[in-house]
Amino acid sequence: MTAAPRRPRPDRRVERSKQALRDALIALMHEHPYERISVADIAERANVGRSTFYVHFADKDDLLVDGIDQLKAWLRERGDAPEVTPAHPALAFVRPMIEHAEQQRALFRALVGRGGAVQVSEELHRMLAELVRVALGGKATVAKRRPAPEEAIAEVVVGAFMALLRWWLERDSAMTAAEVEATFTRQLLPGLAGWTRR
Amino acid sequence: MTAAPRRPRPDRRVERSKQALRDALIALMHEHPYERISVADIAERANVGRSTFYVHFADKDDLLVDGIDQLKAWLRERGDAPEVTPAHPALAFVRPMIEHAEQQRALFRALVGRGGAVQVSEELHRMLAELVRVALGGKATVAKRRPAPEEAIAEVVVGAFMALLRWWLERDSAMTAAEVEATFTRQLLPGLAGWTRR
DNA sequence: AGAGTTGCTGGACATCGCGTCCAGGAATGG
DNA sequence: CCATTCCTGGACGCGATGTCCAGCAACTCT
Repeated sequence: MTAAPRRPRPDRRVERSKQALRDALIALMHEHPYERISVADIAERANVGRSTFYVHFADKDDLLVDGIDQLKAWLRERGDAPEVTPAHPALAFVRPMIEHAEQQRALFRALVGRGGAVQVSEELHRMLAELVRVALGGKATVAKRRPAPEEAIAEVVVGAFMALLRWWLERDSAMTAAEVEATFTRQLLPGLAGWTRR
Repeated sequence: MTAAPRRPRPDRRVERSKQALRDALIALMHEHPYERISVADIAERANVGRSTFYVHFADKDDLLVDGIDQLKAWLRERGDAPEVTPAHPALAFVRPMIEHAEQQRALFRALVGRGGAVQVSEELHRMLAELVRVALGGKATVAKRRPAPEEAIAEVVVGAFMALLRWWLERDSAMTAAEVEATFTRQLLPGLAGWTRR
């Protein structure tokens, strides 16, 4: 009953192939570093002709970007449940991200760890930095210049977080998610003290 | 008069070729991302036959590692002059690194920025983390487990630093080196408060 | 259910970068 | 000045990329 313009109803075959390719890439990234995975590998794992790959994606990186979009969607969907009030609005992302990472540990390690594609880490960094920046400074990006602009602070916070996250994911450290969060908060909250929004 | 074992006196041709290749890689990294630079490009820029490249280096990454070693040597050589007493021993590296980065801005941007080789950033990260870890915990790595091991703190500190450094290098921000340092210290020093060595 | 559209296939092809090898010529060190 | 070592450029095989096509299969829509 939607009044939306007619949608041609996507062809099942297309969806199946694309999804198979997405899944194949992720599966392979659990086994080999992104760099070493070839289009042929992906197609084979997906049970799809190599030609078919190029029907749907321009190249390996294109598929990756597509995958990143799915990850972003997934992260947004499990909207950052504000169950527990964060110690500081700029750190609201910490708890949910750590929880997601723990739930999908293997996936996150493959994506954001050593063998992962740099672009994934960069995009995640960008997303989080955006969140922090907004939490710190409000909407007006063009606000007055200060010695320490929100952007710089956001970089510090997110850089620290990503490094700690990677460290935690890559070693089989005995640290629990809660301990990781506590460590991070203990190290960064004090420095954010003066930044009670404005 | 050194009692060192006899050195076969290196052939000039070898040194010239190797150095030309090293320089060529660096020069090219100012223009293109590392990924897109081919061995042929490097050899051509160095005015050297492509075969010659493989006489001296196993592949592109091998040359890169060689370059990293030079960078490390350079950094050590300009020993971190302890002119100014750092706010905290674990932050002793901050001032010198920022100064080096400012002096060799273009180089650092090429090495550690977006188009740079991941390995360079990783190695730098490793080096700095090692410094911080030592400054925090002393020699005994095997010491008693604590909820927040030195390693984790070091990751936080260095991750934050690298992110801020990259951010600073990549935009032509009007921030001065001193301001960058101040921002970083202001954000991280408080969190290190309880960590007065032990 | 049938017609028409669309996607899948696998194989061929050209291109590129890699890493190896060699034999003749050039530079170097003793 | 001679023996050694390096440089060279070219050829080779390999693997990956991205394009193209023609026949077959699957799907959508009516």
